[in-house]
Amino acid sequence: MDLQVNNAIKELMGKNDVRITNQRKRVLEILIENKDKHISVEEIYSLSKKKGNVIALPTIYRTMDILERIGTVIKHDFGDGAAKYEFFMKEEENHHHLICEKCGKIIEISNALQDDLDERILNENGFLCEKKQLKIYGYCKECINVLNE
Amino acid sequence: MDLQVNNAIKELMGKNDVRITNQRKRVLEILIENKDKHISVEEIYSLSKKKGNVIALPTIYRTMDILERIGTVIKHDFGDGAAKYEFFMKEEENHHHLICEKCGKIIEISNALQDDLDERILNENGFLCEKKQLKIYGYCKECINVLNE
DNA sequence: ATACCTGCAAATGCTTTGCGGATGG
DNA sequence: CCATCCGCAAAGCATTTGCAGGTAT
Repeated sequence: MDLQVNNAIKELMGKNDVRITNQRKRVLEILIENKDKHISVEEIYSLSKKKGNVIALPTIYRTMDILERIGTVIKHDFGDGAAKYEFFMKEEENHHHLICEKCGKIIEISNALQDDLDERILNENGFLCEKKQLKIYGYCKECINVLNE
Repeated sequence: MDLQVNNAIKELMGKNDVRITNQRKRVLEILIENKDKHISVEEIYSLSKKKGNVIALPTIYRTMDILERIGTVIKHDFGDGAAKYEFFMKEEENHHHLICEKCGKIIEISNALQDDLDERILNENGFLCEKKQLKIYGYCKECINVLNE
């Protein structure tokens, strides 16, 4: 656990004029403890409070911006008001999300896109792909059943 | 032009308790006049003003909700603050967007997803796909050239 | 006639900013 | 020591809501 924090911290250190502070370490810890979840700024705030050491909301927002910029975190907008963040792990590159329009559940999937998509787009449009976000809205297994009742 | 407005109007009419009003017709007209663009509520507001008959912002928001609900319009969030709307045409189903992170340009593409994706997801996840949004962030042709200078 | 709609003003909710004091390197 | 950071309070901005009067059917 602490290893991951330290790795991310080192990434942070690499950048100019970005300091390692207690607040930033604590945000990272919370993100790693919730690496399987999509977590909002508000939730990070509550968790920091629960741990006995509140981090101010503006500080969390500023930290998330940095973490997103250096690629430690992915920012998602699932259309429910607040942005959601996800700790980024290389193995999970190119995973995408199914969003249930009834219950709000989010399901992760992988291999939804063709492997040569980047290449094709570069050839056909001269566009260099950096980041791909596929969101599929619909109904999950449980909600389909409820709808059919 | 008016034909399309009338068609969409008829769709509106089909739904219970949804009335056809001047404001809603005018919003639809503006959308159709800009059917090749991604347009914000603020822009619809300005255009209505320019045409000499302002529509109040809350009315536009409420109208967009209805149009989105009945599928006349697609709502996009390109991450620049305000939602963007696009008049929906069936032939354009399953088109997606390349977003240049430098200049903000939006390029439309099609055939980016496999045809059997919905089916595969239904089989593998029991999830019923309704709407798919693929957004690809990166750099357009022009901005790649600028970066290389 | 009545249910729905509009526009205004005000509220909401997420996010950002300015600034004085605190802190990391 | 000095640039950067934190937390507070306040501002910003897109969007939503309550309500009184207006309109479609």
